[in-house]
Amino acid sequence: MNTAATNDFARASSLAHRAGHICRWTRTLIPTLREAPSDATVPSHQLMLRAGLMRQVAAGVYDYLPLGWRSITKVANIVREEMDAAGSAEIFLPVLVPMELYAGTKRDEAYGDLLFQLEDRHGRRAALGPTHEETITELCKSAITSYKQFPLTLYQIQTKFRDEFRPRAGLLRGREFLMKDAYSFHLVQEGEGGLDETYDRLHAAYTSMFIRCGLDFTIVEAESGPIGGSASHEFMVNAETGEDTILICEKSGYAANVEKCEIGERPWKFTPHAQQLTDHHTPGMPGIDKVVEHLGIQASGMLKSVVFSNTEAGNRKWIVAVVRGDHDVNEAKVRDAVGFAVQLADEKEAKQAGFAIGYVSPRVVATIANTTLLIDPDAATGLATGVWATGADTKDHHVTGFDWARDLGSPLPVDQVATDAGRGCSVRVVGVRNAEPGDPSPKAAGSRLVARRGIEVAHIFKLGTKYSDAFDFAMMDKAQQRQPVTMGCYGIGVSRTVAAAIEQNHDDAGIRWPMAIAPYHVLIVLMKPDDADHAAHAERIAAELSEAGIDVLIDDRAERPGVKFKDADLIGLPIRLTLGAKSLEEGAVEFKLRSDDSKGDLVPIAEVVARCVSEVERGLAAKA
RNA sequence: CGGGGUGUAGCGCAGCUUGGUAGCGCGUCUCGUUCGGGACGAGAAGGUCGGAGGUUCAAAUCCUCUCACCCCGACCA
Repeated sequence: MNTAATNDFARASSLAHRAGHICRWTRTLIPTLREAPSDATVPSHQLMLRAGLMRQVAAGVYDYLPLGWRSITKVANIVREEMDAAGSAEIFLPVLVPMELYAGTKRDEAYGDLLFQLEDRHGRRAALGPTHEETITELCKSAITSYKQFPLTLYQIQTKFRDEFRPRAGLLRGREFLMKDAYSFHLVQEGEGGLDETYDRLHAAYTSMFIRCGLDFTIVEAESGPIGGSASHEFMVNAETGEDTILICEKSGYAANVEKCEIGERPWKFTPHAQQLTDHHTPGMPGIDKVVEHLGIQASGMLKSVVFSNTEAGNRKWIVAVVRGDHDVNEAKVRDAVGFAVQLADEKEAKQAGFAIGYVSPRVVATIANTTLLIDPDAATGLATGVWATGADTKDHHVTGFDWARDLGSPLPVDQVATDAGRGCSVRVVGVRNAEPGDPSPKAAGSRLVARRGIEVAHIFKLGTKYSDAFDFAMMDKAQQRQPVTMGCYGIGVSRTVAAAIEQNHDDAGIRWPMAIAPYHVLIVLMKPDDADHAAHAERIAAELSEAGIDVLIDDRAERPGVKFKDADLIGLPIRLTLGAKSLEEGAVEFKLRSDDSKGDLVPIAEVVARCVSEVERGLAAKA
């Protein structure tokens, strides 16, 4: 941890500068449910509904009720404090993004249906912002006039809209969600004031934020996706229910998401064999699964050939990536192997060029010009015998008994590359598949990758000049040379972070809030709210706690004890003070931590505030 | 969008096969008795059975269409 972050703990742990909020249960809205609505399947979703944090309005759209909103606000404030401390300034951009802004970046196409689009009364089209690279680049292009204003980092905390194909799991994937997005601007990538410096600072700030939120998380290397750019990290909250799989090397500490994860050295060789090449009629079986079943073989004994093409128009090039049938091709690795952008080939175009899509084999490299064949090492070696099944390059046919050296019809690389310059073809052995658990670690010899599940709560990117190029955003540098502006962007799913925190901190009875993002720190359970003396004690304790900066919820409902205790566990505030006749007669209240399963202990009234203060401070300072 | 599933009172569900008075538990309201881990008794309110059309003397139930929501797949904070 760097020193800046450490100082922030100290600042955050000091409660003296703010008065806590006091709220009475009967004066707010906490509609707890005894049973979870049947729509909810994951713990955080169920608990957020049961504990009265939110209600569903439509798929992926929620009302945030007082408790839920308070927690979201707490996360947002932690984010705000850390961003401010990292030298970033808060702004607020419009939700509405005119479609013209996308003209330069073509992201309306990249996002496709993910964009919520609308039309105003004059027929002008706009989108509800899914993020704001375009808006902010346009803003800064006009508002920043000199490189001397760099580096500059701006952020906002705002509702984002994404028309997800499939919203799910409550706040873990909504269509409308709260996000913090930040953008940094630089003239250079390296050195003082460069992108790298800001990226590292925000990387540290993010680490600090999630530690303060009390989360157990892993930082992984990531692909940058449609937002574009070079370096990229994701912050993953470790949770078995997470949607994302990450791979880690326990020995070196290397961690990456599946799309990005590198694989260590894999030795390979082509093994000749004597089995005959045999054609099989496999009608209507373009997929591996059905062929494997039909032929009675293992997926790992098949070669999967996926056709890509270059993205720029004209001068069409074909790339056929071959992986073992049980592996998945990784587009980014294909791109890196050939050195230019690629996309999955358009089916119609590919068929015109002669590819029997669904039944392609590596042999197309011998028949179709301008084809680069990329063979994954595991697709070269094979499991044991070197015998492969693959497509027959004819619709509805596959072959078995494929032998690389004998049947390819084109020279195979002995070392790495074999070229056939005359036809524009080449054959290379290069890693082009997704990493899997059990693969060798890229960072530590002998160590293997293991899989973990996680929830992506933040993602940071070095964008480079992608957006500044699109918007022609450039600056004169000191040498009076016009330079494109280099950018970074940094996102956090604020509402998702709350859901992830619950996913990670709950038990059968309910939520167990981390101190820093609990809606209230302390719940005072008033056993006899009608008793004026008891109520007065509660009010006095609450007032003192508030003075100490602690947020207090008083359960003043005329409910039976069982109901109150069940609800207390359900809403999961970290500290529970119970004021009942027995303890008060002894001049004490019952002090219990939500994280502690015992009955709690009696604390003299005079000492209870100090006990709470020390407990809250301990909770706020806790490391993940 | 492909596959699977569900829509009946605020929440959880039964009823549908075999058409005929819309039910149960929890919650809510009133009164009483209770009062340290989701009390008990008595009474009450609350439902266009997702919507539209059709079949029928009669539809929650059968048929057609439609909408919404959930789950599994591809993308993402």
